[in-house]
Amino acid sequence: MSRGAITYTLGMGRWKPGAGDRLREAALSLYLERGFEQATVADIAERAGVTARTFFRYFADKREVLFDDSSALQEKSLAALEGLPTTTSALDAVAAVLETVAQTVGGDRELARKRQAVIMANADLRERELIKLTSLSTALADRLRQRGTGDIEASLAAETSIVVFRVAFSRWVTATDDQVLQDIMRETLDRLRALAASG
Amino acid sequence: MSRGAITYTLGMGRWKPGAGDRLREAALSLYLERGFEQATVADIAERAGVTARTFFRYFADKREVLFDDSSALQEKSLAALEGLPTTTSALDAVAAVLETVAQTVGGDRELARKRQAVIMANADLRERELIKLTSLSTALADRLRQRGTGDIEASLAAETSIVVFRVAFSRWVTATDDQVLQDIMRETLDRLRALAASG
DNA sequence: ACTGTGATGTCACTTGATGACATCACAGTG
DNA sequence: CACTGTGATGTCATCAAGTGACATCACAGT
Repeated sequence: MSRGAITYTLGMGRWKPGAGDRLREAALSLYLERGFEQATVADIAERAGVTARTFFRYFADKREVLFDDSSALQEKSLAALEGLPTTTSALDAVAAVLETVAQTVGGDRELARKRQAVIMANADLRERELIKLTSLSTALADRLRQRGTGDIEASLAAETSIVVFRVAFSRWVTATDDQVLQDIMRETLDRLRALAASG
Repeated sequence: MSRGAITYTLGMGRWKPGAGDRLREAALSLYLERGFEQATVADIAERAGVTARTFFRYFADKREVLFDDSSALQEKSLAALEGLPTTTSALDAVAAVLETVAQTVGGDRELARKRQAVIMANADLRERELIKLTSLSTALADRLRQRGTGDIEASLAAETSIVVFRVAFSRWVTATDDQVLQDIMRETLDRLRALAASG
């Protein structure tokens, strides 16, 4: 919503519009250049042409600037469940969600690599990423329960989707060839199935 | 190591010994009474009879005071892999680890409930818990690879163990009857197997 | 008696984060 | 056209989390 095309066209407020986007870009570049801890919020704000106070009006904290698009991803993921027939198994539902997620996230691999490099280099950022995924998992499990999936199965299926996503995404970002995220997701899920079946 | 029996017996330093343990207790009780954010490090230190500076000599940050025993858990978990025959499948290895974890963590359910209540009430603490489990997962995956498990299978199996742990632990803490953690773990793992097989 | 050491205290400082209030270009409205 | 309300921003003050540097002092070993 707040992210899409700019709504006003000319003669906007006293300040340049798109402060949120400028802050996002400034933050990512500074985190890349100096590392997360070495970049102060004041630095980021300055590069974006605003005050530190304004930074905190857009983002709850210094980490969130890298993650605030996760709510959009969550919405898309949940929407992917809507169309499915009620007969779909929990794991197939998960597969459908992963398909959507891959489509959403799998576009710009270079950007993904930059983001991932920054996140992996800092423990606080890894923490934040994990809780975002867990939040997604919780929401997913809720929906699955609404669809009639058993309590525990819903939790397990949802958490499993996160596992597959994490492993597949890591493979995708690391990969040297140009394999597409979707395929890696599918293959990873298959491998998990095989693992559970054989064990 | 630093946690076991006190090594000195009488006439120890200028200050009362066991500052670390006192800080742990003070923190847990204060987090319970006021909530994590409302309890300052100065408060905790005061209750433990030391200075805030000393708190940070024992614990890297305000959250870590609830989690610094996780390294011991990790060691035990990895040790559980040592005895296993090389023919053991990745998932069976995971089962063995979960057995050990359940034994270690499943002792005092009242304490577990208190800890869990504090952690669940605060997002920062949930983050920290997640990264501790992920760290355990990473270490586990490494060991599995050393045992000859394939790269991806190792990651999947290790992450799966975390999933089972989380779901099972939550059930155990919530449960009204006195089911033992081990049994819940086993059952949860079985359900995950079934889920993957059927899907 | 002398000295080194480890655990702690004290102090100063940076940074993240938040509340309260001021400012001012712009949009409407009469 | 003047008047007013509003939203986004700036300014200022303040608190709490961490961290580095240095001081202190009971104890252990020599």
